[in-house]
Amino acid sequence: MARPTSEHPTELELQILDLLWEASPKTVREVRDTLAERGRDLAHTSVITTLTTMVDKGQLEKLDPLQGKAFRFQPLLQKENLSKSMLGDLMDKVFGGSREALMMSLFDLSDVDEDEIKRMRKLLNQKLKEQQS
Amino acid sequence: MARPTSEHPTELELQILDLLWEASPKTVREVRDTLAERGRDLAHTSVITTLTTMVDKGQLEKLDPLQGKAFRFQPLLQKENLSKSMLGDLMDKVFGGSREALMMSLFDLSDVDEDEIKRMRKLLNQKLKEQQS
DNA sequence: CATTTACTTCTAATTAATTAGAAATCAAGG
DNA sequence: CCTTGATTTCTAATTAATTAGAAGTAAATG
Repeated sequence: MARPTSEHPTELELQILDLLWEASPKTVREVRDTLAERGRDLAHTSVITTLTTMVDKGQLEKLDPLQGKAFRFQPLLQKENLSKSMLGDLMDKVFGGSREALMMSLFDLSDVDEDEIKRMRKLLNQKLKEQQS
Repeated sequence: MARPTSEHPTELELQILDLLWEASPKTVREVRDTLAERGRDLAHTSVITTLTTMVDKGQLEKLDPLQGKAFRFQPLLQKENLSKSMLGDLMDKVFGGSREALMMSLFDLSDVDEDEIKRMRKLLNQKLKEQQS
């Protein structure tokens, strides 16, 4: 009855993807330890459960053990694709699909210094050139 | 045991806030009808339940009936504040807190035309002026 | 005033996310 | 070979989001 809120990875899934994007594949223990280093101290079995649902969802791939019996996991999603998709989602849901509205809000987020604005303008000018070719 | 995934309004809550930002206060029936117009056809009681939890969360205010016994609801959150907060959250979680990384991804989202880039550049230049004063 | 209609309150079912214990299994070391 | 330790599998509890029915209550209408 309850409809899913979003297609996107949850908070914990995102944390796991993040650490696997930095280095993968990783065993359950390695994932658990890295998570703990980052302040999320879960039981070993909790990590297994999460990893397994992520495999079921197609977010991760489960690789056979090299030695011993510890499976290894690696991401199937690409970081860039996911961030793009999540950003697009937010743009649609919260900014009425307007890229410019989103950009304006981006400035209000925190102080921007001159240099950053200039770097952004440079970026914009590059885009403009690409567009015109 | 399960920790909350986010502080932010859920999908449905956001839809409701949106329609109330456009016009409020609204009665349950009015909220229900607007939701239905937008493709989300819920039972009257489902809308009540949701509105009530939103009041509990401090997202909405429940106003006494003017005539009859239909309560009216209006947002306590401001659209701009919420979008800003959600954008900041995404920036932190998905773009490592980098505004520029986010902006680059923003361009990859869909085709940008020349005019839009120019409008954005104008915006940037305005920001730059504000910054320098 | 009595009945119908609208609205609310109370209760609860379903699904997903998060968490973890108990038990089974398999590898490795003595 | 047998025990110990690491790892997995199975099961399940909790919380939140989403949905809605049943019953109660108050307003409105003839």
